[in-house]
Amino acid sequence: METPQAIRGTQDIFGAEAEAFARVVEIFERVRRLYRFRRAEMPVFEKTAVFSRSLGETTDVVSKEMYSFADRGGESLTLRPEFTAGIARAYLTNGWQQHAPLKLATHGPLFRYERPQKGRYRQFHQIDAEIIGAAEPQADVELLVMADQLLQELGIADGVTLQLNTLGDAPSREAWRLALIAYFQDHRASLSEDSRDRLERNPLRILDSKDPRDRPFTAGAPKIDDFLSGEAQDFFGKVCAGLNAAGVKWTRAPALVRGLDYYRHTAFEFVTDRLGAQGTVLGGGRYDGLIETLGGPHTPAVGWAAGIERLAMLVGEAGGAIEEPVDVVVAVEDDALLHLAIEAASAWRREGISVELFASGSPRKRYDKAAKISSHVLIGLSYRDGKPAQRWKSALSSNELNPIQETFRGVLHDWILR
RNA sequence: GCGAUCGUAGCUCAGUUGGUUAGAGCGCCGGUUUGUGGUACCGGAGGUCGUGGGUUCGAACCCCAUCGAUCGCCCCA
Repeated sequence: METPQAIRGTQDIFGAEAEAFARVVEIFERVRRLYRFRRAEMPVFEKTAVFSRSLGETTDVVSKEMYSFADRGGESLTLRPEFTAGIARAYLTNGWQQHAPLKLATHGPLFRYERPQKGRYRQFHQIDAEIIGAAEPQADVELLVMADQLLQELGIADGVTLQLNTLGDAPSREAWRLALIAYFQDHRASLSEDSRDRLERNPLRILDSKDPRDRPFTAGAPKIDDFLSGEAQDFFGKVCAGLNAAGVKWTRAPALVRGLDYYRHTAFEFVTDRLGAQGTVLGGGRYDGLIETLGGPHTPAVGWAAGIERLAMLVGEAGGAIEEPVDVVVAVEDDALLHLAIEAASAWRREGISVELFASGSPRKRYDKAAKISSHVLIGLSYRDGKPAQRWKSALSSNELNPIQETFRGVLHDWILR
């Protein structure tokens, strides 16, 4: 019988990696409460239109990366490739407007049909924070400060920098876009194939092209700053000032644009050079127009998402995923003692002490396994040759017990004398 | 969608001018030794060399295809 393989781009994680993953989620949950973001859960699939309308038909995500399928009723559904669109839909469908401005946090799996590589999977996981119904720059600032604190608390802030940009309001962004198209059109013949293609689909992205053939032209390209309305400038200024007030370090990244069509005004990424090609660890921005594209009223909103796998990799590197030490290990050397061992282990666990119990394999192996996972405390009961272990008897009488053993001196004593 | 590298025991890998029963370390199982114990020694199980074709007297090794992994392009978290 042949064992089926796991789906490409999915992962089974275990041990230190799984611990790092859990740690990211735990710390996110704690930080999110500090900023009073409310927990939300959305379905992992939606009608396809939820994503295709909000993300932009020409984006890569919509045009070639979605897991879409027809259900048994013939409806086109899609496994969520990101959180924001589904949250916006939930906001409208459930009348969450009554809570506006609404601060929401969630986390879970997302799906994108992409070529897997370091830090990129077909099923991946994100933590996500959004503020819906807040037009003021303060909302952007709060979200960014929270992101910064999260990275600090994960112990990975060193080597991760905040890149900040503004795309302006809708008219600013559109004027800039047209100017970029006109500019790059003049140099079309000299551009890379990828960038010629981007000229049609997403001209803003030519700015951060890695192809050396594009570099000579990006420097002289029109700058967003020249197209910003007074309002847009003012907005961005307040975001920057707020970050400075909070003591969050950032750098201006005029070429930073985001791949999804819905972004306006603030756009940002926390990037690192420690994850190979997938340097963005957390990214987001303002999406004032999104909710309208889903048929809702004009609703300003900001948000970000971060890849849990990417964060976990950095946490692992920083040595932050060490498994909890075991307080007590019981190596039962005789089946006759098993019930005593179970009784004691249960009692200790109820008191919040972590206990591992080894009761299989040869006495020798049980002991070796126990010794491996705890260098502090070890309780072995030896009935070798029908006699209780002399070792423990002498330990009890010679005051060589460590503090935890000392706590259970009575129990130990009973065990050994029985 | 494109490119590069790779795929031998549970894990990490060795194994070419293609040649008889494919190896090591770790892990696992059994045993001996060791009386504060993660030691040392002895023994054992475990592989249709990713899969399918092809070349050859003969393929883990050469060729093609396919699946998968890794890294990069693209894209993004």
